[in-house]
Amino acid sequence: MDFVRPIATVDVVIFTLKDRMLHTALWPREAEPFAGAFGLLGGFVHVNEDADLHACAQRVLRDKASLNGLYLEQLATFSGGTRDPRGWSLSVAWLALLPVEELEARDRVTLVPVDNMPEAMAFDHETIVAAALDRLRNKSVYSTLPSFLLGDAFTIAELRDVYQMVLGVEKLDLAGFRKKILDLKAIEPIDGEMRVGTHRPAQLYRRAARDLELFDRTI
Amino acid sequence: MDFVRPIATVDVVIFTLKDRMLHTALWPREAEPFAGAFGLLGGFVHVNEDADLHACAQRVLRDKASLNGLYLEQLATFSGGTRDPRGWSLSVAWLALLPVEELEARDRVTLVPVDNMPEAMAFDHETIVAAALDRLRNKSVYSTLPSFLLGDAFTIAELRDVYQMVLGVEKLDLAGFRKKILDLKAIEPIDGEMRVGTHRPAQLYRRAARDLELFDRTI
DNA sequence: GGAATAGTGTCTTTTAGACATTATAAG
DNA sequence: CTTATAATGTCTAAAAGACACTATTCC
Repeated sequence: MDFVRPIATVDVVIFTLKDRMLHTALWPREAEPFAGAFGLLGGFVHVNEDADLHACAQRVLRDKASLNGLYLEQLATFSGGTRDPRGWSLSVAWLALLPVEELEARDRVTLVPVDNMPEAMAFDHETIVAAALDRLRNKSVYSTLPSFLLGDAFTIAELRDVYQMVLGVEKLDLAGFRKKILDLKAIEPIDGEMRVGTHRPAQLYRRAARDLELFDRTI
Repeated sequence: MDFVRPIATVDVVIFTLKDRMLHTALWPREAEPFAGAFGLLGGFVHVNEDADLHACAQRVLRDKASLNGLYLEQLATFSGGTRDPRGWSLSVAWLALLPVEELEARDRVTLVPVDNMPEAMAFDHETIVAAALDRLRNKSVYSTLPSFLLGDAFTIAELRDVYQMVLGVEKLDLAGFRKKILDLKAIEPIDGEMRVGTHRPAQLYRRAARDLELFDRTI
């Protein structure tokens, strides 16, 4: 109890899709330390305000970027005596996904393609982003995780594209993907809703479950 | 910076195999809060002593249970204003695996079968143990994780038994398991070393890699 | 030889992957 | 009719599962 307590913060790695590429949302830091450098959205834990760390991450998203109701899962906790010049600190990192429309045009946010991240970022945020990208790519193979980068309605072809962009693969066979994703009952058709274009209209689908679903097999 | 900082601790969920069943190591708490109740091995973060949280968990294992060099991975961070009567706290939980021989006969440790945990434990330790068990079971399907419950040399049949006990399945076909685990190059024979008994001697194997290996496919 | 477990081989079923075919819109 | 993409079906290759068979030890 009478030990010196570490600094406790949360940081959120936000991923979104833009121009058919995965991007991370970064903010230029206004205050020291690392003023001017790019960093993740983050903030101190407020023990009088936050019920727990999940609520803390939600508060930071809401107050600093007006973001609500997006997909949010705990990633890992990063720590040590040297990552923050102000003292021994730990940061509980979170992974967030959302469609780009809900993020664009927010003050000062910069969307950076994940394969072109700035070399130097505030604190150990390069490490945190790398870990988040790992988590996203690994988990996408056996879950509905990438679907949270889309809005409420999407076609099977659009969903396949998202998997391809996240996993960085060339061409998932569309027929095979369709069979698998329907067989897994991960998505369900929205009755009567179609995406139209200069071709046969496509059935629109939604996720069958509000929350993340894990599969036994691979996508 | 001038925010009230939360209490910061680490807790370690130690799993081992005994009597062909998965067990968790618990300790009766000596001090308040929850004196007398069973709890995980844990302790406060010492910012002057610990390089980071991993080092902190290792120090706790070493100082409180004389345990060194076991498998240790970060699980998740549990938090909130109500889990510890002393105040808003966060606990960074770790998952540890080791052969029972390295754990037995340690002062006051109690090995409890995972399907027979005490209803009430200190803090939110039931939740932490449940999360650790989930992680262990899920990750065992596609990794060498269960092998860390064995010592340095084991037969393929012994390794299969460990997978069965961890996953709680009846009978993984031994021939299929042998093909798969060798095909994955997850283990390698120890030249000339055999396990003898009242039957044909069995080749002894070791893990091919010191660290955890993840597979693309399923066990 | 009998009992027990190690280790190999084979057949069947299931799943994945490639790709051809048909469907339905716009222009 | 052409172009474009949606959706379905079919064939093949690969993997998983079941299980028979052989091997080697101790007694």
